Amino acid sequence: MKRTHSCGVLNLESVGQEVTLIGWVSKRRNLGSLVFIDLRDRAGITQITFDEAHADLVKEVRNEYVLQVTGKVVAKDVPNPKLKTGAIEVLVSSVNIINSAETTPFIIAEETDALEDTRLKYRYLDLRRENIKNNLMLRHKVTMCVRNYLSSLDFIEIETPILCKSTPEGARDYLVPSRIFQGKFYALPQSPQIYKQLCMIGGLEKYFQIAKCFRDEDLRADRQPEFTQIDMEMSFVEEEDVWNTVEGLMKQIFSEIKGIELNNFPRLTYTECMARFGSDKPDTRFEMELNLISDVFANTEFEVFKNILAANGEINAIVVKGKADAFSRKDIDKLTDFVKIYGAKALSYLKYNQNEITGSIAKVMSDSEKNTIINKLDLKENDLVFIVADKKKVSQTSLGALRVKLGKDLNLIDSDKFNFLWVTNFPMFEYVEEENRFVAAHHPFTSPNLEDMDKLFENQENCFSRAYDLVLNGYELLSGSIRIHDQAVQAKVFEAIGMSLEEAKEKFGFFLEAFKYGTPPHGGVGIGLDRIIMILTGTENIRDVVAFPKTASAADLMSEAPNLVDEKQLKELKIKIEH
RNA sequence: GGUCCGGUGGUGUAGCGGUUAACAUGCCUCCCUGUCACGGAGGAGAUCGCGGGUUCGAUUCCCGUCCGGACCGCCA
Repeated sequence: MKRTHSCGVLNLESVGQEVTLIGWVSKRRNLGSLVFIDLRDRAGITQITFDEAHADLVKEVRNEYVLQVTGKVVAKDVPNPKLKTGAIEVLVSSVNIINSAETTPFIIAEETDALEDTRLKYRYLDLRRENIKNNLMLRHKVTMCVRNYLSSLDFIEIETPILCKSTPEGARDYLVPSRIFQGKFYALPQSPQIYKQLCMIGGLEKYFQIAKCFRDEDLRADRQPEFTQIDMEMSFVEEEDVWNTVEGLMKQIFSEIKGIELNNFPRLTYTECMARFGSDKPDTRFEMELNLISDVFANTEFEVFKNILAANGEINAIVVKGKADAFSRKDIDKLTDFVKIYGAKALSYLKYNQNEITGSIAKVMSDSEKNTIINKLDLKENDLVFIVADKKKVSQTSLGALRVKLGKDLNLIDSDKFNFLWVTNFPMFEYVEEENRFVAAHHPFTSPNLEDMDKLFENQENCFSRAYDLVLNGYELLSGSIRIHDQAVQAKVFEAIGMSLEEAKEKFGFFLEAFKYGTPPHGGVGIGLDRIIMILTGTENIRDVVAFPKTASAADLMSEAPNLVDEKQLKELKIKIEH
């Protein structure tokens, strides 16, 4: 179809040209014998004008009709500064009404008032809106940037299977029944982990993939059941090589997309990260770090704290500077409810005013304890201290969550900042209370720290791994590790995580077999593409950066997936549904 | 699996034990030659998510259920 320009490009330089535009009617302003239409396509909006001689041509035209118009570009007497093309308009001489449209369920505008479920039901209309469309266009730019950058470093993009073998560890699999092997199932990949390692064994050296991944777990604002990873794996590398490659990629993305030149990324061990921020994905755009103050209460008479310390618990504190008078008893009660979500039994607080400590636990503290805490936390006039005494993990994570909440509530976060942080040395195991034992914290191919090999069995609590995360503004952007490439180490790790060799063979036999034939040392990462786009576009909702997202219950409101299937389909698969 | 919030014309909200169910916007008709959130006049449009209960009477209160959202658990 004839189309000389998009609706986003015309300006004063185009004045006098005859142009043909195609687009949707975004807004119609009918002044009787003079009609203005905002014509919209992917690139933007141009005002097209119908004078007395042509107004009748569009008498029937309504919003979202598809028009092809030809006319002359003229300068406007009064430009519209809100439009990129606001200096000009197109004086239409002929119009072709390509298609009509029914009244849409919601108004297609940047600031729509429709709620998200309505928008999701008519997602194809939602995609016409500026912000969703722009998010997807930015997403495209990022993936192109990734492909170009990694290609330039000799990575090759390789597609790995979507129909895989189910491995029940880790996230719940989405299962696909096999018709040919009745009663058997494929699983959709939670990540291409095993395949990319096999690519390394296959001698491909540097692999990447923009990979769809699937996890049948409950959703969150930043979690979809199917999502996209920039998946990478490299041979003959150590941590530094992987980190440098990823940093280079991130710097390239931010330079190209945002025009921001990033500094080198700081690093923190997991243990230090938890102690300082109460989180393994801290938002480092503001301070208010945790302080371990167990020793202040080493000789406390306060039974609650005494018992917690006796049971190997911890007492941590955060200081809200100069805000003691801003928090009423009622406010603090609300924050107490908040930390309880994370398992904390209570939230203690202290206020420092005119050299005096008051607050919930002031009366159970001795003068010397009060003085110690003033010095240790460097308290100044009107400071507010929040304290959680509990099991170490609860004390840290509940205060960590409170820290983030206060950071947001008190507006301490500079939204123009992009704070990357490598978190390294993740624990090899984590303690599961219900089972009263340590279990693998990562997939079983993660290499333990070399100096911790002797702790695999004896001292699991202090056995750390070569796993790392990259954190950006409080989001976990990626996880990765240096993998095990040595069969003997692999056997030890299986044993350590309580997986018998038979079990390991049953689950990963083909993989272990491959390890026999000259496995190169290798490592890599899986980068959450959706989350990068979220941060780059400034949204906190992952659905805003996915073309056709699922709801919190993993349903598609538009197509109504998942749905019932024909009895015939089930019969072929020999599947019976219990009612 | 759990906690919390929400569901009222097409859309977004207000409301309340008895209302003519309100407002904005959209839609329809008419008027209008410089609008750009056009303006003006008029009009249509809602069994208040669904089921049950309490009550003389329920959109309103209670229980259940479905749907949407946030969070905890979960996400090796």
